[in-house]
Amino acid sequence: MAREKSGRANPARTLALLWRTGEEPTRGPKQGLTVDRIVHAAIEIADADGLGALSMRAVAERLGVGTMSLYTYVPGKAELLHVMFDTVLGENELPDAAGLGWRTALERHAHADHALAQRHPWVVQLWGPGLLLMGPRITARAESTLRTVAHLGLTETEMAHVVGLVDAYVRGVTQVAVDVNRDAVSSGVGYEDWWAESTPYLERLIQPAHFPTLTRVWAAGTYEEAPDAGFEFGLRLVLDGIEALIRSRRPAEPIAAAEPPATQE
Amino acid sequence: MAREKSGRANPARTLALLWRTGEEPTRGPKQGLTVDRIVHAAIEIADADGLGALSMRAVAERLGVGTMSLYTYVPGKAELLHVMFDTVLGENELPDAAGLGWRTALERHAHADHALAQRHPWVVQLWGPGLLLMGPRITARAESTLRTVAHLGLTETEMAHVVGLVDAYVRGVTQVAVDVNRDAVSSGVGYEDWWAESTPYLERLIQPAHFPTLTRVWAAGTYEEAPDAGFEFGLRLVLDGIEALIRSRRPAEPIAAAEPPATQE
DNA sequence: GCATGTACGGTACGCCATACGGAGTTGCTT
DNA sequence: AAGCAACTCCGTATGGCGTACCGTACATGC
Repeated sequence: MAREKSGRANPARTLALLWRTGEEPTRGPKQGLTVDRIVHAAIEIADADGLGALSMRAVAERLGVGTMSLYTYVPGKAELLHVMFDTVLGENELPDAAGLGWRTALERHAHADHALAQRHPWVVQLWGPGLLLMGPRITARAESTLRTVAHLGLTETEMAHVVGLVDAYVRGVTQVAVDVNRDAVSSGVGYEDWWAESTPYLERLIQPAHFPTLTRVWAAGTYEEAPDAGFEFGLRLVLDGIEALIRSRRPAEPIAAAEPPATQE
Repeated sequence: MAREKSGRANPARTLALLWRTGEEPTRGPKQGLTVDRIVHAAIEIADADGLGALSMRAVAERLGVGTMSLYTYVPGKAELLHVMFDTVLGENELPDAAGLGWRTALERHAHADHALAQRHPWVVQLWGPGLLLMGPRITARAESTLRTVAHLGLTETEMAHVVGLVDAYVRGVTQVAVDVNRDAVSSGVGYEDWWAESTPYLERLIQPAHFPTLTRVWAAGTYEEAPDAGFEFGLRLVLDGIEALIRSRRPAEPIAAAEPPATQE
């Protein structure tokens, strides 16, 4: 647990932190903290006030220790963020692909990720940058998602891309949805207020003559919905696209359709 | 152009900045700078060294002015980022849906966005947070994307969701692709180095027995591809899903095809 | 019992965005 | 022509941040 110089971005150290390998020292004073306590304090802060409010000082204060004491347990803030991410990912339960069928299993993953982002809005700011850190939960999730599309006649590359497609979609939608109500309008003014206040200006700037389609859609009230109102809609289409691929890879099936007694619905 | 107190997030001021409405003053000394020069300097810095290197000091230095002079033209850094975003979005040309057909037009949009993110990797960090600022280019793009799916028998809400689906997918994929080679591994160590250095540890941590599917896909070399290798693949599936929807919304077409003299296309 | 390696954390450095206010400049008003 | 209001430019200062450095206190192994 010794503080290492680390210069910049040390993979070994970061992985050891994520997987909690690395023996504790025998020599010095007893440790008053744990990585877990630090991570959970950090998560609480981020949940409550956003990533912007998450500072090493704030974490230390919440734990009643000096700021620099954190660095005994964690090499730096970047690594703390990685562990936070991997930790909350553990909240998602991993569906059993074999029992559910690929479509339902993928759907469950999508919903779980979406819901996770509601509970911890800051994850969307993290699963952009370098989440490929392969912590234990990330790894377990990768295994689970890939397993949903295994044994469907896809190549390994196609499997990875199909999973990547669903992930990309979910992240893309969730991002706007979450960022809008969060620190999007960085501080001050809520989403509603901001929108209400800018509408008169927008109505002057965005002339129906120049933007007919946009104003038509606008007039239909579409943009007054929650920003992720289309989540289910888009997910269905994505899965439809995947389904078409899978069918095309198993051309024999529809022909031999009469064989099993029940092809449910 | 007077500096306003602005407290926090002023919609009117921000919109005026984006649309360049707002008369210039008659009274004081001639202005030595323009919003455009500031924005372009900022874009150059972000292109070269990433958003992390973009500070008000850096912009001012590049322009050879004092830091605080920038605040005469721009209310703050957040607003500068908004204008930067809207500005680079103008690099994308907007395909003509009527001439190309919806699928090709949507494809062009997707490719344009993807390519934009290669040229300006920092945009992916911005099109999460509150880009709904409705600057001129953002608005023009919204009109263009919606127009691609107009007149296809979809409701307004469906139109918005279809566009949202493609956008979400493109952003999701592009994000990982870009963030990986960029400041993902925040500073120091390139992507290749980092991966090479962590592989031995990962091979010890990720046992094939526990993660059979992942290791199988891994062994197939899928993860050695560029992180957005699946871009075209996923896009095709997304468009397939949309195509199925559109077909289902025009059930009458094949049946009643003979009625009007020319149902174009 | 002493050396060693560790935990803790105060202080300090160099960044950052930006509030404030003064000095100099311009053009309108009288 | 004079005065003043509005404006630009920007030096200084404030309060934040991550974290390097290092002194002090402590627990163990020898």
